[in-house]
Amino acid sequence: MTPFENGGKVTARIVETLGRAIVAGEYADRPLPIEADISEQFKASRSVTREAIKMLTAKGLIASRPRLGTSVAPERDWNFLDPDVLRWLLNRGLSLDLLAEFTAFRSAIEPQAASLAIRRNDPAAIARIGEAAERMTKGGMSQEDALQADIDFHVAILLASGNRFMIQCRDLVETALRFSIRLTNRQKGVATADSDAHRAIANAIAAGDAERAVSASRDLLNEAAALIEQARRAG
Amino acid sequence: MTPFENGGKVTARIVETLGRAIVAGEYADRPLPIEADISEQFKASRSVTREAIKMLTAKGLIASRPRLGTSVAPERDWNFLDPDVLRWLLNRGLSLDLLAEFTAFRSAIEPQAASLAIRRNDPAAIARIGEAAERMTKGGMSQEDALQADIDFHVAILLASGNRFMIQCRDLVETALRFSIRLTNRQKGVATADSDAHRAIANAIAAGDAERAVSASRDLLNEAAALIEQARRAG
DNA sequence: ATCACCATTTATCATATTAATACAGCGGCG
DNA sequence: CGCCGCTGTATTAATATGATAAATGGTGAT
Repeated sequence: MTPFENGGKVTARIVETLGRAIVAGEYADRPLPIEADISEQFKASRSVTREAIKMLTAKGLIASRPRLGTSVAPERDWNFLDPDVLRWLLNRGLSLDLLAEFTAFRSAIEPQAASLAIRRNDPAAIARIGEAAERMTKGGMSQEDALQADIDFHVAILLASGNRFMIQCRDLVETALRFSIRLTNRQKGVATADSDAHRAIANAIAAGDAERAVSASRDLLNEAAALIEQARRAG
Repeated sequence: MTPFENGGKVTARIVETLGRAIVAGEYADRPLPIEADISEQFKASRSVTREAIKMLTAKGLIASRPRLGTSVAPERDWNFLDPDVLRWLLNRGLSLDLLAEFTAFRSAIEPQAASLAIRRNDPAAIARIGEAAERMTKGGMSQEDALQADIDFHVAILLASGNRFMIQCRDLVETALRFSIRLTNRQKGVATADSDAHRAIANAIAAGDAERAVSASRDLLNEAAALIEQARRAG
């Protein structure tokens, strides 16, 4: 697959399982089992257990102290923008609250990224934005392909910004969008209006019109926020 | 100190040293030493070495494969927003480029956070913004205290937003600002104009005037960006 | 060119020792 | 009696050590 994978198979499994459980709040009010018990539970040696624990520590999820055992860190210490943590957060059952916060965050990032992309003016990167928008409108696409094109579009904007911190939000956007779009698409009927909005953003960026790009981007996100709010009220 | 600390002393030291070296590009074109050599270098057992390596792996900095050794991951996989990675990035000698990117990122986040803070309207949180602004103007402050008040001000805005992703950027802002403010303060003479700008933001938020808060916040950041750009041109 | 084997390095396991520290128990003292 | 400080002990993570397994690039035989 990717040229760079994670740690070993066993370690990865422990990290994944414990990470999900921690984020799900399973150990919110009590310490994790002691290393020996975790090792037994996963039929692994204490070494791998400890290595897994260290990985979770590095993600800010837990902290260990002799005699006290290992317990979950306060939520403000969690590395929310770590791709793994993010995925676990979403897999614990996506709350509309969290999705709303995602969208508010994107509302901050994306228009600014579009603006930066114009200032940076990397033709190849800007072209990729247009291509993705193109792909969204093209007929004969599966639901899945359309979703991917939509994601690619938003990621392309971040990449074109050339700002490393925005680019870092790529995983956030990718993961969150996959959920978000499914929700919003379920509400709105056809997505033609949506793809028009995307194209408007792409055009504004290509034309170098920062003001128009920002406002078009903002419109799109406001609509998404409104749909989420609507779903929230509907319960 | 803090109720939750990091891993053990030895492990932490290895993580710190290797992390800095990796971020500094020391292993950009060759693999890291093999586990045995790292262990020897740090006079530690292979266990702790491996645990340290796993922590760095969790931060996206490196990847290990049997027979190939351990090498630095492509930069786009690094968890830029991880507090440790961030600190290492800054400690490798602050480049103005990076600082400019920081500021552009903050330009996206902060005005939106201010806007969200108004919508959320948490009186206690908003009061803390005002207090920090107050502290900035009060006379008889050491340089260091004033800097801390400045940082507290910006962090308070993020906290007041109630958005967990913005709050997550707290470490980013805190770390980056500490560098950024030192630079900008060195350029401008006295900071009275600056503290007025801060107070304007606090007042707008307290008054619930989102539009004014956003534009005031934007003004402040634009000024910071201009100063950085100026420093950049000066070489 | 293909395939079996080898060497290297991480991955895992197993066990022992050390260090940190919460907690209980003891003794002193008001 | 009740409170305070000391001390010992048990618990648990931290570190050390050394061995075996698995993965895989390279090498040489066919």
